[in-house]
Amino acid sequence: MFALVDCNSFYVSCERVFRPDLKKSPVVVLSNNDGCIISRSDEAKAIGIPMGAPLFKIKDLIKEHNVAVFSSNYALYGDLSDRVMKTLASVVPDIEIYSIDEAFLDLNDYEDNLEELGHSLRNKVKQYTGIPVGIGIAPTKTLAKLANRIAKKNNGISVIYPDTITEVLKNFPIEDVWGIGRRISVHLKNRNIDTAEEFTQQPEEWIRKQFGITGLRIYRELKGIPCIELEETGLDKKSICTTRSFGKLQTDYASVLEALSNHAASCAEKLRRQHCCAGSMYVFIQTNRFRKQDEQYRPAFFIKLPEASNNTGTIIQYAEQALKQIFKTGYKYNKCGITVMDIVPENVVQLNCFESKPRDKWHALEETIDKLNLKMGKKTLRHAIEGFKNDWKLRNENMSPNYTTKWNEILEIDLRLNANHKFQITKNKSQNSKEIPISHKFYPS
DNA sequence: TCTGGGGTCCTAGGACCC
DNA sequence: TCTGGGGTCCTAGGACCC
Repeated sequence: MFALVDCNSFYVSCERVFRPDLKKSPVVVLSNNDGCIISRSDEAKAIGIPMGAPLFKIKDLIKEHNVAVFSSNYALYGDLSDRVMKTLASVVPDIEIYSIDEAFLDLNDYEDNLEELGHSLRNKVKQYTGIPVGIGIAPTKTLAKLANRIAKKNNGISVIYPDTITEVLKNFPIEDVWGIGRRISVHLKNRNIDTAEEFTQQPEEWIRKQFGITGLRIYRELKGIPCIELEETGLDKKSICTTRSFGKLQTDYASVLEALSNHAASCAEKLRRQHCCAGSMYVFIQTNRFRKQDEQYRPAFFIKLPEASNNTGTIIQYAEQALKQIFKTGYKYNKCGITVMDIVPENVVQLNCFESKPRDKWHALEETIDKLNLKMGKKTLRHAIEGFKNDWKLRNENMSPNYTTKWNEILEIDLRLNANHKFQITKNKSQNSKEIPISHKFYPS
């Protein structure tokens, strides 16, 4: 049996851990650049804020219902995610971290009392991290995902046993099945296949022919035959990309180059973190497709490096070459990005006979820079080309403090009860949260 | 005025090999 | 007029996921 653990409204829940005053009010978290809604509390869903809605289109709704709005704080979410995963792994060591807020667990050693196991996992995560989770348990990963959906409507736990599969599939919409996306569900609905149960009633050959091996796997998994294994986590990435919208539209080469250099440096850093080098890269710039009044231009350029590298200077240098090929003045750019590909472990890089750089020297330099930046803060030491203009930087006007990752942003609380019989927050208090009710418990992990 | 960012896997078809 | 059989590797694009 597999379990799928999924954090409820994860980003919102992270913000609420340190803002207990927002426990019952509508809360949303925005995408980068304060663009779209990417996480909503139940209260926010109830007043009709749609997922993915651009903030400016629902400003009135936000104001009317006094919705708390946060810019995304990935340092905070990443850290809390880590704690959730570690808590889960402390109970069930066979874990696949599937995304920032989801994990599969292999429960084959826990055949009895799966409901009970689910509840104890759920309570433990809540107690140790403050994050509420839902848990679905079933014979295959696809069914565990499905059970997880159902769990959200129950009390957070749902178990599917081999003999209850058919019953569960009957009421389950086909478009909500893991792996069935927009295109395929349209295709299926045209043939009057609306539920997961109807899908599993089709002949196997037809599924294989229409949807290939991927569709066949979903089909069998829904019938309770495991086809998707628990995957090892922490494997090296096969491609790495860094892309950001600009805080405001950019027209000149220097600003775009500055932004792109920062993204390139970030890719190089990510490569070094997984001890890998990239053999090629893909650079793009683009105008804002929503601005119909502007002329559109969205070019990209691919470069094969003479020798795979994770050196910041080298990656920046080739990114600049690519940019030179595609940049044209006269357009208003809103985004640029770089993807590095053909990733290989750094100790098996095929050297180039003609253009090899003295690797060891470079390596020592970069290692030192990484160490310094880890200790002193990001970008303390950086390449000059990464610049000082910062004209392109993201908007994030409602960012919460880095409560768990920066010493000077840690929450401080006076543990003597004040006159209102509440704890007083003495540092990092915000307008609405100067006090914490005595019933709210913090459980540092 | 303002619309995110980061990934994986599969398939068909071309180019090549013996 | 007639032109085999079996295979691998690479790539672009599609579809999906969070």
